[in-house]
This record gives sequence, structure tokens and C-alpha cells, in this order.
Amino acid sequence: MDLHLLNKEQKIAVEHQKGPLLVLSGAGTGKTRVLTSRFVYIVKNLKFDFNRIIAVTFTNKAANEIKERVNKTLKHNIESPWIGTFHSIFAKFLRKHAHHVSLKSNFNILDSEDQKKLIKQVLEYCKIDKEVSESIYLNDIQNLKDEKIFSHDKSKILKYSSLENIDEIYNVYQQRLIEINAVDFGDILLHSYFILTNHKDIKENHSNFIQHILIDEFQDTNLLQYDLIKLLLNDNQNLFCVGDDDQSIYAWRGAKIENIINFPNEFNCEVVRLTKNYRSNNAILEAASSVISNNKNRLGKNLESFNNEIPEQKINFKSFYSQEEESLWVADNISRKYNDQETFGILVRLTAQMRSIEDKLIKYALPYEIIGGPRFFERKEIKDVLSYLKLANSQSDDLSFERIINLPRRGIGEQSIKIVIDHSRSNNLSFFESLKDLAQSNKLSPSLISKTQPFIDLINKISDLINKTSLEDLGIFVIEESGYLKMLENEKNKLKQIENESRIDNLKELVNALSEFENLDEFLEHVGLVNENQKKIHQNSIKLMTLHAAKGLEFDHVYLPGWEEGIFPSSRALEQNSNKSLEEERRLAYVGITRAKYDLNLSYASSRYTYGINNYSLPSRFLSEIKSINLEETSYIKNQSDTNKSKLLSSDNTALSPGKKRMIEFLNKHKK
DNA sequence: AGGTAGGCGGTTTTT
DNA sequence: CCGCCTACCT
Repeated sequence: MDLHLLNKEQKIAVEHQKGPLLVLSGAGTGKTRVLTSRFVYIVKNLKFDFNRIIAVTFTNKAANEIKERVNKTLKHNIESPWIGTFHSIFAKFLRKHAHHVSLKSNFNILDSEDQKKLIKQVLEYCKIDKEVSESIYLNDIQNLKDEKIFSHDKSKILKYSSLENIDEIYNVYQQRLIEINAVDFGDILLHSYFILTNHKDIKENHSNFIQHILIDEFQDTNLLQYDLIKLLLNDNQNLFCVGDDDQSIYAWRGAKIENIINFPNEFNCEVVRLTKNYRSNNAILEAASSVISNNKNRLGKNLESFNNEIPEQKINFKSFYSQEEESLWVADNISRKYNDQETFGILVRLTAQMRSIEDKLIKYALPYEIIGGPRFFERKEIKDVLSYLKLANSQSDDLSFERIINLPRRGIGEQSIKIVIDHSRSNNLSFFESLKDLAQSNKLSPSLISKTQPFIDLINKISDLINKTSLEDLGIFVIEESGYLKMLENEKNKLKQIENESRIDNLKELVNALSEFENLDEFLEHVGLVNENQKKIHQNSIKLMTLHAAKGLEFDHVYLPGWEEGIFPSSRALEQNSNKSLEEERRLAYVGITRAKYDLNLSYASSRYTYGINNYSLPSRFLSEIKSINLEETSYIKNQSDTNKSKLLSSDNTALSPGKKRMIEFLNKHKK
């Protein structure tokens, strides 16, 4: 291992012998390098079996990076179940011990759409008028789970949440999940926590087996995650945490910044601080630290630039009249600098900001890629087809049943479905079992039998084919035999025809994705937890993403548009009127700024078109916290933009790119 | 049972 | 502004 490539502090961290250690690692100080080197050091120098080390990260991307780098250094392929995200590690654990929480090991992992559907049914069942939208209940349930509060713990629930009937709703929601053999994201961790705290033998087996625990992005762990990890820790307390309190941006998801702040006291251990930054130039680091210094709740550290090869360059700041002009400038500016040696990132606060930027990138014919955009496996057509596979794989999957029983249309309407559901309730059967039971015992009208029998036969046939044919063939079988493909092809509506073409493409892509897996369970696990199609990322493309998705990445050129009060900091954070949420927004600003190596471009637009109305806002307070930016000196570049506008409107309307077309339509519509 | 027109509500951020 | 849901029609 190249220990000599590490600086003094990094070396101290990597060569730590035993016991707990906290590594406070500022942006760009080589956090991932330290974590992977540490992993290798434990295997090579401390002589531990790599299977007995847990390395837990927040994103699948980070987990893969660790696996890759460790593989490279150790020169053999590590396939450890203990390297991954919290959710992937504990999903594997839960599958092994599912029966302890009344689940089968092939439980289904629900995405947020499924969760919403389920909670809606629960609200209906509990006869609760929906004055409060279902996502509010869902949110509170998720938070309760993060706080380790179980559905039966009525007093704790009511203490924590002020929503009316929340205890009943949470309880019924949990019951339903068990009935349909499913878990939501929070359950993966909470069920695991239950098993580890209620089965001493399982806990002991694991904590004796696991020799070292490494946690990445420690500042983003919530109470449940932290306690789960501590349950796996034995008396040697080999717990190695890497994090940066200034980059804690997931409090809204239950992350406790206190976990990292209190860690040194809790474990009475040393703290190694990494402050030598190898990424950014001085101007950027100064801007970052002048912003973050406005936060009170932090451990405090200052970064120093240690990379002499990074060019010095002033931070660029622009203000615009409208969002469209701002986006246009971003695309124009990138097009002037673009080459395939350097990397470009555009980081936004809200996904809604992406569309106008995307339009302009298309107009300038710049290669771009949206990172973490709409999830492939959450597309309607993909979920529809997957529901056939899921139902065939697990007959208790009522959500999938409801999704596809009449899709494509089989003439099975609301009334017929109600018969099936009522029968399932009174006989304690799943929906599909109930339908089969009704069909067998001749309780359905002949016309309904003739409509439902082909569906039953189809699901049985798919069920039969699982493990007999390749996943690829199974996918093709479903797409064709279900009539789904025909339905898409036979669309008469012209507008929808175009849409359906891309849906068919997506289904082909689904078949491709299927071909890369050995068995269905493995594939469904991937769909539930990774939820991205592993297409090769284009090296030279401009990356467009949210600030949250940008954590851990770096770019030569970074664009941060939309620095306005109400966008960034977000209106929600401002409404809450608490320093806590404002400080989190500020940390997000810090994350954004520190992604840049040497070219940082900040901007704001005073008017933004949302919900069909123009909204006006003031420049973000974070801008005035950067000393090197003088807001007063800048003025709207209205004149220039007017020329741009007229240029666009007068341009030749034939052979336009889709982006430009859309923009011209937009401008024409809103000229007045 | 299926199709469609108009009303209404909704935007953080992600595993 | 867009997409979803409901009410009403075929």
C-alpha cells in the first residue's frame, strides 16, 4: 500500500491500531482515500479477514467506489455483504432473519409511490377524512421509525407526533405491510434493530464476528442507524468514523448532527482533523469558510489549499432579470469554456430548476447528463411490467395485483375488484389468492370468469417460468404475453403515440437490465435499493444535479444558479424560522462551493416563473456572506438579454433543436 | 366499463 | 403551468 502518499494526519488515521476514532475530514481533504486505505490497512497490516469488516456508506455510488479501490489495491475481488449502504447491508441481514418479524425472506421493498398508495388505503380503511395529505402522515411515520419508535408504542408516538390519529394509522399501516410481505425504507432498519435487540444470540453472533466497523459520511447518520451499528460493536470498539459536521445536509431525513459532535465524549477517544485541501484554490476555500463561519453549531476547522497546481481564479458572480436569462448565460458560458479535458458541474437547489437549464444546454448542443433525475425503475411502464414479475414471485403482493389486474384493460372494473377485495378481507387471503379462490369455487359470474381466468393463468405461467428461463426471456414473455406491448403499440392518440415509443424503448432497456442478473430476487433487490440503471456515464458530459446529489464529487468548473431567498435558502427552511434549518441550508451552500476546483460561478435571477406566475425574489443572504462578492457593483444585464431575446425570436424556425423550439414558444407566450 | 373535460392542488432535498 | 382526480357521459 502506498502509505507514503498520505500526509501526516491521514497516516495517523489510517494506521490507527485499535479502538474508536473520529476523523473530521473537511471537503477535499482525501476522505475516501483515508477510508479505503484504512480498509486495506486493516486487512494487510492488522491481518483481519475482509469479510469481518463493515464499511457503511450513504450512497451506492460511494460503496462501489470503496469496493473498486479496495479491489484494486488488494488485487482480488471482494464480494463482502458488509460493504454497502445502511439499507443494502441491513436488507441482507433482514432477509436472513425475516421470520422474526413475521415477514418472508422474499419481502418486497416499497418505493415512495407504493408507500403513498398504501397509506391512502389505510386512511380510507380507518375512515379518516383527508384534511391532511397522505404524504404528511408518511413523513411522520418515517420520522417515527428514524427515532426508533415502534407502531405499538402508543404513548411515544403521541409524544412525538401531533397528527391526529397517527397512532392508529401507523399501526394499521404496519399491519398492512406485514400482510403484503413488504417493507418501506425505514422498516429495513427498524426491523433489523428489533431483531438485534430482542434476540441476544443473533446480536452476539454478529458482534463477535464483526471485527472492525467503518462509517463514511458519519454526520448524516440518524439515531436508528447509529444505534444499529453500535449493536454490532463488540468490546474492542473498533469503530472508525469519517465525517464533516459542516457537510451535514440530511437533518430533514432524521440525521443527527449531534452524533458526530458528541462522539469524542461518548467514546472518550481521539479526533484526527484533516484540513489540508487538495481540491480547490484559495479564493474558493475562503468563500466557503466565510459562509460556513456564520454557523454556530459546528466543531470548527479551517481548510488550507495544498494544491499548487490549481490555478488561482476569482469567483465569478452574475445577477439576472429572469431565470431564463440566467440559464442561457450558464449554457453560453460553458460553451465558451467547454473542452473534453475538464469537468463541468451545474448544481441546483431544486429539481424544478433543471428544466430551463436543460433547454439551454440542448440549444447549445452541449452534452449533458442529469444525475439522479427521475429514477428508471420508478417509471410507470417499468413498474407495470415489474408488477407482473413481483406478483408471480410473491402472491401476497396486493399492490402489484391492483396495479395490473386491469392493465392492459381486461374489462375488470371497480365493482369486480371490490368483490375480490371483500372476499380477501373476510377470508384472510391476499387479493390474488382471493381471486383464485372465487374462480375455483364458482362464485363469479360466467362473464367475469372469462375475463379473470386468462389473468390467473398468465400469472401462474410466469410463476412457473421463474428459475426455469433466463430473466431476459422472462421479461420478454411478460411484456408480450400480458398484452402490454400491444397496448402501447395500438395507441390511437397521436400525442400519446410519441410518448409510447419512448416507453417501448424503456421496456427494451428493462430487458437489458434483466439480462445482467442471475435470479429474480437479486434483481428485485437491486430495483428496490439501487434504483438506477447502470448505464455508462459519459466521461465528458456536463453533469446537472441537485446540491444533495453532488456531495462527494468535484468539478473543475462549477455553476451554482438560483441563489435567491426562497430558493436557496429554501422557503421551507425560512418558514420554519429556526436557526437549525437555516444552518443546514448554509451547510448545503458550503458543500456546493467546495465542489469547485478553480472556477466557481454563482448567480441569481430576480424573477422566476413558477406555477404559471412570475415570482420575484431578493438575492440570497449567503451571497452577502461571501466577502469577495460585492452585490452592489453588479447590475441586471437587461440590455444584453433583450438582444438575446430578439435574436432568438427572429431566428429561422425550421430545423430547430427541441430545446430551442420550447424556448421560443415560451418566450412568445410570455412576451406580454 | 371506459373515456374525457374541467377543477384543483402541488415543489425541497433521498435511501 | 402540469398532472391527477372526480364527475359525468357514452
